Amino acid sequence: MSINLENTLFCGQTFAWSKQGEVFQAIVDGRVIEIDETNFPSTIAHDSKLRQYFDMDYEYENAESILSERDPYLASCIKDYGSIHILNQDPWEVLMSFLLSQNNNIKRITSMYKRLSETYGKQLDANHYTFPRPEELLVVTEADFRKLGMGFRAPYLVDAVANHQLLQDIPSLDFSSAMQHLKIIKGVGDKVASCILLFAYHRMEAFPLDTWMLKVMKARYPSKDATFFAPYAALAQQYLFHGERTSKGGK
DNA sequence: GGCCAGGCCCCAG
DNA sequence: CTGGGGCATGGC
Repeated sequence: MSINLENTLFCGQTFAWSKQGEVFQAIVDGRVIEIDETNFPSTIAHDSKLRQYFDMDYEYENAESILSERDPYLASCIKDYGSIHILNQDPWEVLMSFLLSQNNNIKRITSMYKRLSETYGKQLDANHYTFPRPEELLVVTEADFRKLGMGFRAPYLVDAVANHQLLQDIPSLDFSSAMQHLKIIKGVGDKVASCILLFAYHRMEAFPLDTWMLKVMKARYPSKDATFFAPYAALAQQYLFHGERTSKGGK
């Protein structure tokens, strides 16, 4: 099964994409990327960076079939949503995005992400801005972030800028050490840390539990945890999360 | 107009 | 170690 772009890009793992008509667009690796279902294969064909970003070489076929065998509800999600890929995103952007995410909703996270880009990022053309690198945020204060509507997350963003270099240590750490290391940053708890490990470092044992996931776990898997979905817990989580948000969960 | 959103910090027990 | 209040803001 080939990647489902709509569900992959709008399942809450990234806040960088927008859609106009049939065209998805975002800034990836400093470039304006515009794709649709038709030109996607040719766009990524000779672009190893994008192939990696879209995680085209992972064993999704096997993972989906194993998860489908393990649980009928999951099977129906996979059938309905198609192949959702876990993107390989830039760690810094994921850290900042999920600091914004706490006690927040996807629509507003997206607009806050955009506001940071338009205020502190580099302008590429008329209406495209890169997400600001930590170096571009060194002089930004908590008050500045609050003025931009970042609310109580403002001090967390400042702390993330100051500590951004610890992201470099993550690849060499085992899962629980990496979790602990990320949690040095203020505003990073279990949930945000596991999102970073999943969406930037592709750690498939991650199992982010937000309000939606807690709801579906309680309703459908009361005596189970991430181990039930191993070794593809993260992928299962993404389908279950999407199912709740699109209110398939009630059915 | 309350309620809630991909939570976490901080402080009481 | 666990539980609960508080936190900014906007969409619904």
